[in-house]
Amino acid sequence: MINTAMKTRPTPRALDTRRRIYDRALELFREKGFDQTTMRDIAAKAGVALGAAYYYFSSKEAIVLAFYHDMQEVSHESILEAMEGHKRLRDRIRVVLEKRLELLAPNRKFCDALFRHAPDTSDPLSPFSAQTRPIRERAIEHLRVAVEGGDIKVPADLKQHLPYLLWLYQMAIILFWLYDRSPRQQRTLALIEKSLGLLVGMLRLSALPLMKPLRKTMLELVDALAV
Amino acid sequence: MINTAMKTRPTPRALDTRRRIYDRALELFREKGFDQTTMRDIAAKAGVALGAAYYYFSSKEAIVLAFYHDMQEVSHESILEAMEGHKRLRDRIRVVLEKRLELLAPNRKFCDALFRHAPDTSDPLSPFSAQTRPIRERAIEHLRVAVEGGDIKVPADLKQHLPYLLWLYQMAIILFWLYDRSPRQQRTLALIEKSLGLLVGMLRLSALPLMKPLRKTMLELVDALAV
DNA sequence: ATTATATTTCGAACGTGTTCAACTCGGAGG
DNA sequence: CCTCCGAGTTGAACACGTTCGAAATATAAT
Repeated sequence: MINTAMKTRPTPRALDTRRRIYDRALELFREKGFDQTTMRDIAAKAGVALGAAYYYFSSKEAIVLAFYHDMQEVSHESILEAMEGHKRLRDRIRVVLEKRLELLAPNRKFCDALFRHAPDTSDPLSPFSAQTRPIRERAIEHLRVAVEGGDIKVPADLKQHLPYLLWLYQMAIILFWLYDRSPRQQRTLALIEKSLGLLVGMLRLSALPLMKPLRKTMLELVDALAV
Repeated sequence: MINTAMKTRPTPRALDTRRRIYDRALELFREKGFDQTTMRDIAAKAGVALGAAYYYFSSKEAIVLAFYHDMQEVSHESILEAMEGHKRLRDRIRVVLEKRLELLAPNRKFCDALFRHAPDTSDPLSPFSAQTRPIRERAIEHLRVAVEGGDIKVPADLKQHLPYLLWLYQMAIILFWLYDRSPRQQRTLALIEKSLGLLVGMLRLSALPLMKPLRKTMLELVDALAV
């Protein structure tokens, strides 16, 4: 159970109340978007007092974070599944991205709330924070699998960091997609195609002896960022 | 005059009021940060009613945007100046970045407000929006100058887009710097060194015939992003 | 069964960004 | 000097996220 003010083992009734709040909240977010939905709306539709919502979720954004968590939980299998049968790294990554977007699509209206405090890694609600680490690890794991089963030989030093880098790449794609106003988000699909081409091209090159020093600089850079 | 509700030519008294609100606001932002400063604080310290602040600035963030504008105005000369005497591209870019951070430093506490709505390019307050374009162009111009006067031969096709790409790079550095909690923001300085190494290394390689297809893919990618 | 404790629910109240209808007042036109 | 228009100014009011102490209800202890 993520993200509640509940300190002890909750009663079944409590779980039911929490669920009602959560479900109605997501419905409203989907309908009207995050900003246009008020906590009073949510409480009213769930048939509880305003305070009850805050008993289960420490903030409005915490509801979205709970969704982020559930989403990762639910999507795990289907993403691994979607990768099966694909041998080329390019296809494997594409499938992960497209599956993720497909799963996110019904909730596109409010997912932008997730990125609201993103740059502040000390904010518990940031997708980059220590608190969201378990959720993040799962997503990174998908990309690790994608790389492992792929057809491209990646130098060992780079391979270690590659899943994390690909996760960052995925986050960037999602961010672009969230604000992509083109019909059926075609621009995002185009972006994925182009960027995958670039990515795979660079990976191939990275194995060249000529690239050793650059690769070294880049990995140092990643270390400097991570700490 | 950016960002005011004033429709007609303002009177000197109005300009004075506006200036008072602006100056006191920045003082408070510097002291306490953006979030911790209320519009009521600002109005009180400026000796005006709450409504007056909104007569001159359409929102709290609009005050920060006005600062962003002024900053660009003021820094133009000193950044070009700082570049003089530097011949190596790496040094020229470093100087631009470091000068920008130096100028921003006193206001580090509240500049993060600028990035609040950044991903939404339709938001007038986003640094990527159409409304902030003139401000942006100035910053890009600095980087154009940096490239022009540099020692590295960049392929023509890439050269065209390079200033914009470097501006994106600069924005990323600033973002990192804003949230860098290391003493004296050493991590940012380290990041700049490493990333500049990578950047210049990649630029050198980009001239190789081998790189033609990758460069093409990348430029198509940039086009896809820019609409 | 009764009391005591813990969990859940409630809604008034607070702080804040923002809006707006009404008011003030300097100066242009008479 | 008076009148009047509109730029400039005012502060009450609104909406919303959030807090908190008290009330209600469930659970455990005696």
